Amino acid sequence: MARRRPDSPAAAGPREQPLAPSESDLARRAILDTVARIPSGRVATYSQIAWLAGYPGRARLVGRVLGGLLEAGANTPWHRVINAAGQISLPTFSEAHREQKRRLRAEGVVFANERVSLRRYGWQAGGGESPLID
DNA sequence: AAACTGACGTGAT
DNA sequence: CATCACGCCAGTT
Repeated sequence: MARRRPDSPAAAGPREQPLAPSESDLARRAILDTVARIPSGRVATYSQIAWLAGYPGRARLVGRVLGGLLEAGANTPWHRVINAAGQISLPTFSEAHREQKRRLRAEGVVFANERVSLRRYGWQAGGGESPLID
């Protein structure tokens, strides 16, 4: 399905600029790319992702970007991102919240009193390379 | 344009 | 553990 001609001569329009990706697009890409690297069965915090993606101190930005995934369903493991307290940040009684918990549990992540131990399941924490400390 | 609103985090009380 | 105050900042009102 060729939905667009990469090089339609002058028929397309006056200015055919490369359309430089906006800063927000670059950020979104970097963030999603980083989230995609979180191993199954592990979790990462918003601030951690922000930092690794090159936007230290921008935890909220990560949340904003991930929020866009809910509707536009993507294959990004957004459920592996939680807050610094080890809790799911989505509204407690929301469908999305339950979905996130469901997915994490399916990967073996254990919840204790609505919280996840970052020590044990945190990405690149607890023991470096060790799969899981148990 | 100003105010409000968050899938946040951290430090102080 | 619960609140509050900030710092941060993009999208909505």
